[in-house]
Amino acid sequence: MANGKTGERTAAAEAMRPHDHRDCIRRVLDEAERRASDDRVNFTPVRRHALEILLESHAAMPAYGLLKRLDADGFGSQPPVAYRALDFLIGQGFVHKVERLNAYVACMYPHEAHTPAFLICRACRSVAETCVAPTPAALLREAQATGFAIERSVMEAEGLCRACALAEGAACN
Amino acid sequence: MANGKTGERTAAAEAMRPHDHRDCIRRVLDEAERRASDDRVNFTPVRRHALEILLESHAAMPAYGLLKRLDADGFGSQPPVAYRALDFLIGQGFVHKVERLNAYVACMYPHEAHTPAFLICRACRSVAETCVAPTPAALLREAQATGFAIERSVMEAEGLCRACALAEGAACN
DNA sequence: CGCCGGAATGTTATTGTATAATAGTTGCGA
DNA sequence: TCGCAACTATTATACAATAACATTCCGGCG
Repeated sequence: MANGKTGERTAAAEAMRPHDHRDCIRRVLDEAERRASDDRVNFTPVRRHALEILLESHAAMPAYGLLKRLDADGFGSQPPVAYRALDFLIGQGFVHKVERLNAYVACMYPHEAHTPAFLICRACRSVAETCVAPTPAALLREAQATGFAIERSVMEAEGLCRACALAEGAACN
Repeated sequence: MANGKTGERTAAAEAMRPHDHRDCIRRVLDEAERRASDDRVNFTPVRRHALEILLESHAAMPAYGLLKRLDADGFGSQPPVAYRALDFLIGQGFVHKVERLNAYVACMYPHEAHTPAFLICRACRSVAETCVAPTPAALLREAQATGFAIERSVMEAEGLCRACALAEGAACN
């Protein structure tokens, strides 16, 4: 792209603006492939294809959308097909669920353990993922005070990405 | 402790351990009542009763559970009854949705604007809410870098509350 | 009084999300 | 060849959420 290469461009910025998305796909897919063989888990055709589909864009895809695609591409047509693939991919950390949308996105940082945080555009449903420190301090403090053992955490922020904010502003004028 | 009265007891601790829950109910309900009349919004019977039901415990209640209760207590029996009440209560900030569970909890801090954060016990489904700074710094930085306008955010941590951790440990021995 | 408009409810129907339960398939080592 | 394990297929169902429309209640106003 574009890009600019300043060195301090953030990940969210990457996701939200034009970039060579084939790089994203290749990079993540390679990583997944490698990790899967390392961990001796089966990266089967359905699972792989599900990940490919999710990688096609940074927008979040609902389960039944994924299912429709899998069906069209010759895999099963019943819900469990999609959900099993998703379970696997989530378990491996290749995919996150965006709770707010009941939808799924490919993880852009499959290599590092992290607490995913999302910037969710309510207009175009694009989702920018950003890595966040294992667990935010405030939360950790509360948890420790109660003896609550955090196993997994997420952050989700909803709003308007820049493109949509501009578009909306235009529409309202 | 129990308790210990150190003065630094946190809110999450409050929710996760025994306490006089009638105080919670009264306190929140009073606040809601007052705020509603201040803001000149209609705190109608269904809405009020829905809040009362949610206040009965710190556990998260699914929409259809609430609906069943409303029905049993003589209000409507169709989904929109529950969802309308929830929309109102959420809009007023009296209730939060716990995305992870597709369930709803009464807000324990109806007086202050805040980003809710939840400690969700996967065993007993109890939910401890803790107030968190408007928006966590890391996220805010990302957002600003992209021109993303955050309108609303949540944090959810899943794990085991102390009681359930003990119980589970016991069961496994 | 009688009409109007808005807010809140009631009702029916539909779509989307997710899982339970069960059975069939494939590959592989003993 | 048997049996195990992992994966896949299918049916059915429960739960979550919203669309669309009818109805009621109430306050303001000519």
